Amino acid sequence: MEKDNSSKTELKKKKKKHSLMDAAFELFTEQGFGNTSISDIVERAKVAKGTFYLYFKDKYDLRTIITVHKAEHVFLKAWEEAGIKKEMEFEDVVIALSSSIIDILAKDKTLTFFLVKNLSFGVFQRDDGNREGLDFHAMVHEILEHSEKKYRDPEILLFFIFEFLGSASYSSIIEGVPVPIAELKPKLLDTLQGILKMYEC
Amino acid sequence: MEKDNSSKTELKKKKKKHSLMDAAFELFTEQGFGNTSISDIVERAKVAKGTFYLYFKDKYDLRTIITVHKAEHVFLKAWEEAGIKKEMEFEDVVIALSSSIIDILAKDKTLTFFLVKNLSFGVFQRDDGNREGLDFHAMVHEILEHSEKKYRDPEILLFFIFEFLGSASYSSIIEGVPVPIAELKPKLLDTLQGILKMYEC
Amino acid sequence: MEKDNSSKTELKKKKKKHSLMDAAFELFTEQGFGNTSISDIVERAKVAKGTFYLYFKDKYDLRTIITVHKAEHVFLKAWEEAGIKKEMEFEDVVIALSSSIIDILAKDKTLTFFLVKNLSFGVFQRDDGNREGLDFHAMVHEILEHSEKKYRDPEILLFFIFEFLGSASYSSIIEGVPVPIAELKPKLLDTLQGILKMYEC
Amino acid sequence: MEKDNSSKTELKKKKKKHSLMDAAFELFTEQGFGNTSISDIVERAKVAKGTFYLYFKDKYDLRTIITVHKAEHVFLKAWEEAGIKKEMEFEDVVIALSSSIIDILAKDKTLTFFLVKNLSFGVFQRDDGNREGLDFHAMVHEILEHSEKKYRDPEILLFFIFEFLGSASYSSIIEGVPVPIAELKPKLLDTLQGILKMYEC
DNA sequence: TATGAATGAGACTTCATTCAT
DNA sequence: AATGAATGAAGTCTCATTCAT
Repeated sequence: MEKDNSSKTELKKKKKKHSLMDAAFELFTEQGFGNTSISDIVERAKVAKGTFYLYFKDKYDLRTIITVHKAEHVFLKAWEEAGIKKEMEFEDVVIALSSSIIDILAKDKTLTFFLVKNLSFGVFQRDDGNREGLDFHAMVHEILEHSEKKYRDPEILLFFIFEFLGSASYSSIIEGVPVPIAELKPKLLDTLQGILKMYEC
Repeated sequence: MEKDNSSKTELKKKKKKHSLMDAAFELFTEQGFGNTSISDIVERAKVAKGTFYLYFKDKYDLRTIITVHKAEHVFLKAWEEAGIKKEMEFEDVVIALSSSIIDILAKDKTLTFFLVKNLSFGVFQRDDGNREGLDFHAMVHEILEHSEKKYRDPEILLFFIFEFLGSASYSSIIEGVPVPIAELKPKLLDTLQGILKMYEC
Repeated sequence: MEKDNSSKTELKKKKKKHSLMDAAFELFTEQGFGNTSISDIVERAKVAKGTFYLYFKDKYDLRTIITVHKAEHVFLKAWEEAGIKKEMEFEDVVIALSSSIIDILAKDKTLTFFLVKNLSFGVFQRDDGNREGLDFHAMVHEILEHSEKKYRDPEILLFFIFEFLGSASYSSIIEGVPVPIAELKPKLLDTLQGILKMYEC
Repeated sequence: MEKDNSSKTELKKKKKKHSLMDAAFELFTEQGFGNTSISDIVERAKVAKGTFYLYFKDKYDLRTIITVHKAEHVFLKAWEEAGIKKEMEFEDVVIALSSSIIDILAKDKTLTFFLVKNLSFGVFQRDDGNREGLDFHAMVHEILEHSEKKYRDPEILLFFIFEFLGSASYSSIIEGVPVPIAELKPKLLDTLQGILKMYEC
């Protein structure tokens, strides 16, 4: 009857849930979401089939939970690695953050693939209301307000930047098209910077 | 006894095949590929189940065939509507073609959705070897060679342009994010032009 | 495309459907409806599991179809065996029909059990609108109109008679309570006759 | 250390058992026995799943216990409300008791439904050996012996009366067929009286 | 006594594919 | 070429029951 979030039982529950999430993440990226069955997932996670339904409503629910989890992780890590501070200029923040995101994704093809396939490109700039504790959009806007240089159509500018970043990074990281990411990265950041300049007031 | 590719029988065959393709396209866009069964398709196409296997290996085969078919149609129509000629400057070709593509897609949300979901963004610039009769890539390169102005990294430039075009158009047309396509289009073309200028030698 | 109700295929279909109905009837009476699974049914009918769904929506649908089928059979046989004719007096019809119904049910415990369990006592006098081709209620009323003797509250009289008949026969046939049906039958018919007399105008 | 059957612990135990019985009764009548799971029951009873097995063997055991409990309650209440005394005539007892039973059931459709569905009509006159503390049959026979008027086949007479009563009341109370119980009741009691008269020696 | 996480058998159902007609 | 009945593997999900706490 008592809720006891730090007991041994509670820890075991967390472990089971994470086993399932990890197994599912692997399988979704290995075989695709559509080709992965719940049987596959529980088998790899080494839990009983019924246990799945203790933690997730169905396969779709599990996917959403994994996706949000992974995406938040990328954002937070990139923000941190980029050493972003409130006082920085907007342009510098965008470039530094983009650079960090590229680095993080480049190191993890699997993650890149998973995020793009499951978030329909939009995760970087859209807020779906389901997220807790992380409002990337708000963070970026705050920087924008503190920035000395001002920009035309800041919403659209941000949209362009992150569509561009996401879509080009994906092709390069996953398929090496048109060139590998190491080679594309400087050009990509240059082009982003060029776009930013275009929108300066 | 004689092979007559235009006989009544041949026409009837084509009709069945097209019924299946049309029914599948509708269902894929209505319910998603994963939720559409072959039963659904043959039912809507008013054809027996066995007939499906006379024309397609499986659902995946059907999807590929439809996708290529639709994509070619968009390219050709855009090329034509843009009134592109070999003598034109590369920049003008890119802008005119982009504009036409946006117009065509904006008029057909369903088609936009289908193409982006099934081509993984890359259809505009990648050649998958399966296509017959249409080499978009070659056509663009020919223009580039005839152009007076020259460009750095033309492969990457083209890649950036079409990734940007595809990904931004999709969000705007389908989800109206960040603004509807009518409003986004001029800014998008301006930004493309800005990118082109950045890459001029 | 052509509907051909008498072909070999059509005959095979009827056979399959009846295999399923027969197997289900046996299992429902042997183990109860709730304890019989579709796997059990198809196994006994020696058809594939998927075949079940070609003919019935689910287990409940199958039960309804069997029940109606069996009930109609009992009515028609009783009517026939009782040698009922339009000119007969209502009282004689009721007694003769009741007698035949008791005989038919007494010979087939399994059927009696099935009908009572699945029709919630009411099948004999209620018309559920789903039946085709057999309107027992109308047939009885026609007799009533042709009869010389008239009765008070004929609806209620009929209701009492068939509730009484169904419920008492069931207990006696299935459980031998309070005495076996052979012994109960004359008393039951006498009592019915007494009730009829009570309602004569 | 001492066994104290009326201690606080004992009361708490009884409370849990009754919570389970009440929850189950509600659910069985709301959704049917077959569609009610043990999870449903313990959830509504606000008791842990394992606790169920402390008090009942399984769902079937629980049903039997509830049914007997409810049926006994109806008999005792009817007996009491009818103001039955040993010296009364059998006919008067039967009619008074029937009237009370109808009244009690008519006020509680849910209970009527539950009893009929779970006792297969026979509860009023049959002794299943599981019952403790209440021998309805014996009570009625005692009256019969003290009665001045004597009856042929008293077992069968009682059987007829209670089958008739149970089955007709059920239809009328639950389904309003052929007329609502308020309207049916006097005719039903009249008919019962007629049957009693038929069996007088 | 009481809990509720975990189990895994098994229920229901769908569906791609085959094949006799 | 066309049909559609039949198949049965495989999927999703439920649920009674157990057992460590």
